[in-house]
Amino acid sequence: MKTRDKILLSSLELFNERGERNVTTNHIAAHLAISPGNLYYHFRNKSDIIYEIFLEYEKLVDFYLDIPEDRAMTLDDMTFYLESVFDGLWSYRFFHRDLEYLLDSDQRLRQDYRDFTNRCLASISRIFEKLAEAGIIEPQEEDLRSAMSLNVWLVITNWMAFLKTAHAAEASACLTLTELKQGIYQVLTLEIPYLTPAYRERVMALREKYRPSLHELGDTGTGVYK
Amino acid sequence: MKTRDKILLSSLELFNERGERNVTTNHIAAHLAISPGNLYYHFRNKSDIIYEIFLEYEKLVDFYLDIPEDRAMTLDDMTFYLESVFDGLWSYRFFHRDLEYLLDSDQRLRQDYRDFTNRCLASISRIFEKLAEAGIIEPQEEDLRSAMSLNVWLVITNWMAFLKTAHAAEASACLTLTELKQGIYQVLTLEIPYLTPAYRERVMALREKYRPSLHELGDTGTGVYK
DNA sequence: GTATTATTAGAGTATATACTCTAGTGAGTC
DNA sequence: GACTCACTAGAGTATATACTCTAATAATAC
Repeated sequence: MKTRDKILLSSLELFNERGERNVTTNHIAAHLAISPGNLYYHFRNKSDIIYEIFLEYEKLVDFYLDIPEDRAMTLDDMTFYLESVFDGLWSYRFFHRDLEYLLDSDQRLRQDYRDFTNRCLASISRIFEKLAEAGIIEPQEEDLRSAMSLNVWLVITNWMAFLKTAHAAEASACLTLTELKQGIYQVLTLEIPYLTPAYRERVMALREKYRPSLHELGDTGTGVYK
Repeated sequence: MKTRDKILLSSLELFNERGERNVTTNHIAAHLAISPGNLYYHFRNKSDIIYEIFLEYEKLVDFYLDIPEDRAMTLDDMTFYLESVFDGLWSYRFFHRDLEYLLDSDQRLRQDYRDFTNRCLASISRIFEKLAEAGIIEPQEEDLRSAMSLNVWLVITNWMAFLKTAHAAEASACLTLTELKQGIYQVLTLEIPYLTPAYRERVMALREKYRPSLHELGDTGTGVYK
């Protein structure tokens, strides 16, 4: 594997593990047992590394959220979208954590991320539209669909942060993909009122599969309050 | 005004303006035209300053979210809660921005914030309960109410971050309280399906008041996608 | 082989950051 | 007038951080 790719891989790994703020270029170089000079031969600066990682992330999500327009949408499709998006979120989880700072330090990234967000929102909205066409949810006005899509986006992109802050111990390490996917339970909660009678039970059963267990969330109190 | 209080005030101001990560203790001291030594006479370290600011924030929100149990809830109450919570969010907006890092660097804060979150979630859930008692929304099972409360929390606490990242320019400064309160539009979107026929129109009219105008959101594309 | 280019090591640098230390000052107390 | 004590200034420090520079080595092209 090329040094350049190794740098990207290690950076992502360290960023995810410790947070971008806590990982310096020297850490990355040390982790790979290469010199800082070597790292700076391949990348102009830390921002460049982050930007390239973002491009990978963007590509992955764009790939996942590609909506086939030649056929109707199924419940399996919806499950796939949800699972995939949370997979992506997990693989690049450092990104949303320090998002604001990252965008402030790189204008390219700011612009690209803005476009990325809008594409994602459009995809979510389109998914709702196709779910309605398939008779899974009731059709909605465009206004409402837009606002709902935005809420879905907010829940998805911030579920991870919620989990991290709700955990009592520092325990950043002990967060699992399984817990993350309980975010799907929250997303499906948003859909409940719009489900058609024909699909209601099936979707509710699907949702149940992602319900957070008290045991897993431990002493965070989630599900216990009032 | 006492130096100690001036430090807290200036810190909050600078943190909100530039982000905690970009504000050093030396900046704070310089901004107040006092010496770093003076600052460190009043606070053991930067974390201590942040912790005290959090305590203020906590107090404020707890005050806002105190639910009167001796009478029914009105639509005005709900409006007040929403307005107040977003006011609080605005005044201490630096906090949610760097939350994860802050919690990682201060165990006291982590524990307190966890409790704070659970209190807020309980309050939101209780508000839903009382809205149902007042005939404003349909009553819901506790499970659903909990999940909905969590979604409301996710939308509220992350609306600010969304706005900041959706804006094209760096423009961190040009974010306004008015824009922030468009988050209320998003929160009310969550309630729509549960509104009773008696209140539906009134709540929808209220929601309309917070609708983001295309002009204000400018070129973010929000509301335009698909 | 020789020339060129890509890659790497590793010491080094300018700056920043959180924080410390010493030496006070000024207002009140007895 | 001596003493205390809350408060303040300002120089200083240890460490970290992002990044640079020079020189050397490996790979490739001709």
